[in-house]
Amino acid sequence: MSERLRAELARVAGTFGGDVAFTLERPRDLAHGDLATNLAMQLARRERTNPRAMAERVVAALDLSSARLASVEIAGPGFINFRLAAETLTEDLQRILTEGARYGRSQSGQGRRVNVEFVSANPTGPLHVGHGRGAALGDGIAALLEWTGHTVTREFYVNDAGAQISRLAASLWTRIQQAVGRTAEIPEGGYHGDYLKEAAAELLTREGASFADLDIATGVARCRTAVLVLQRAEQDTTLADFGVHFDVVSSEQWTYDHGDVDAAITRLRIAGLTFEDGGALWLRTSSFGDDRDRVLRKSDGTYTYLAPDIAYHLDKFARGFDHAIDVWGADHHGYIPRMQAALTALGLPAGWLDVALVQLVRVVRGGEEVKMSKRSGDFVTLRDLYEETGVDAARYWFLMRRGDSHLVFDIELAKSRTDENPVYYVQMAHARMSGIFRNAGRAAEDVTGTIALSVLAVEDVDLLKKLTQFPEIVARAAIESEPHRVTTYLDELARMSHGWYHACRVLGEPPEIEHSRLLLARATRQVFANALTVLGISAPDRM
RNA sequence: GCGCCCGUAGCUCAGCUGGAUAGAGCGGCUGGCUUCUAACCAGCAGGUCGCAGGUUCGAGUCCUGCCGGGCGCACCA
Repeated sequence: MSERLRAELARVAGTFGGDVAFTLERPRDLAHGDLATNLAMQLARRERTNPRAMAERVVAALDLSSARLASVEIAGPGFINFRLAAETLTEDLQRILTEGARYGRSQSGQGRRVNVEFVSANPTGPLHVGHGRGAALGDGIAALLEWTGHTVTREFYVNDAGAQISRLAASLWTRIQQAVGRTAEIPEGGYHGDYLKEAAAELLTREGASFADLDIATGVARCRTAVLVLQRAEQDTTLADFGVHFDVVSSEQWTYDHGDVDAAITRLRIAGLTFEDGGALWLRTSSFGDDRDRVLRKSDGTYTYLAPDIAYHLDKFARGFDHAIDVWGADHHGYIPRMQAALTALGLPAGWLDVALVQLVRVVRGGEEVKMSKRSGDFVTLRDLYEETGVDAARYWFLMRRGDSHLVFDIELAKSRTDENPVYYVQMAHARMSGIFRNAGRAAEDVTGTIALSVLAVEDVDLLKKLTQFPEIVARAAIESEPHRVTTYLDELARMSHGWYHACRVLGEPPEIEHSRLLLARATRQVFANALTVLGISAPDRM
């Protein structure tokens, strides 16, 4: 419908002399009609004439015979407002019911393969709240891409090759020694968290007390392997319980072992993108948008993190993805230019890699800041959080705001006053729709037929119009990698639904009204279910 | 010093590629359950959209400069 109108507007714009950028969108205020265009104002701008007069000329030139419109009017500074004929709404409702759980999906992605890498937490300790936000966001972005016809791979990258893993292994070895009653100190820069005490106890139980008597080199090496397996398993379990699953887990160590790092360096050298200075090997990232060159290989012969990261992204590209999205903590924003510079230098398409930043979460407990330091072990884990608030509430909360805005998560509030949590407001709206059918003694799917808009109230029609926005919301959220657009929509829809529920009684009304409202309730319930499903949040039938 | 993000109601935040009278939740105040869940609804109060310029018919939105907050500017990852 809107496509046909847009085409006609473009045709008229052409007759007024060339293409001009104009919008055709739903006005915020329903009183302004169903669709509005600023075309006349854009034309007037170029022609330097009165916008309202231009609007008169545009309206006169429009051929609207094929567009099913109830009215066209000029308003405000020169907007042209269109009101759709009632049949289009009737058809919209049919479409929601027909498409059911698929309503909101589209094929605009045309099967393009997209890799979404997120969380990718170091295996040096439990996942914290910030990882939870990254998990919710990455999973939401991935789901939105699936809903818009992309083929998505969810990927987790493990930094299992760095010096911090060595320190972690040494720290665990210390805990092992302490566990058998010897005095030992956590090494400089080591990890002090209690989770290593638990790991030490577990390891001793499994391997026997003699494990502590191994020589240091062997002991630390075995601690390294053991702690990696342990941490990864715990992260996976924590994420799975949070409803997040990965298709692929990649390893930094693997890129070394597989020769990918050396191969990447060689490629860069052959391409003339590197130079040596001070015994180190540098990459000329400054020629590709970075503000300085970066070291690839230190003068001691070891690589910086950048080398395996480049190798890893090359591997992703080689695996055939049309597009890659990395979800990074905002504290890594400074690395975006150098990574993109490196990939551009190697000839990857511009824009192949997008980075979605997620601001770190400030955790507050009862108004008091909770320090999150892995070293001191004093921090709130993701599991702590969702076991207190529930998975649904935590996921919804993480997705309520834009990823790059600061987020304050007050655990005390979410814990002690869960009725104030917006997710319940939304889920309640869904439960109420389900309740109507429960009370009617029939399944929502069994209510079929055509809605009779003429017998309904303005609240009914406004609710239906809100429902028809859902596909656009999904499409937009997917394009922008912004799942919060869906939570915002859900909140708006919930408000309208609760208002409708009060204003418009369903059961016991005259048959035609009852039937039409049952259809509307069925469609509303469907849209709630779909929107919550995209975000990985449950849609309960009763609360 | 340089770069990125942010600055909107008392608090936490939305505001769709620049549009019409800037919104929601929480908190505050007034009302509302003999009727499909009051985990709800209706209403009221609360704004110099950080400040100052600029572009535009039109700026919370775009540009410039300041101010404030966060983060980053390693041969750490």
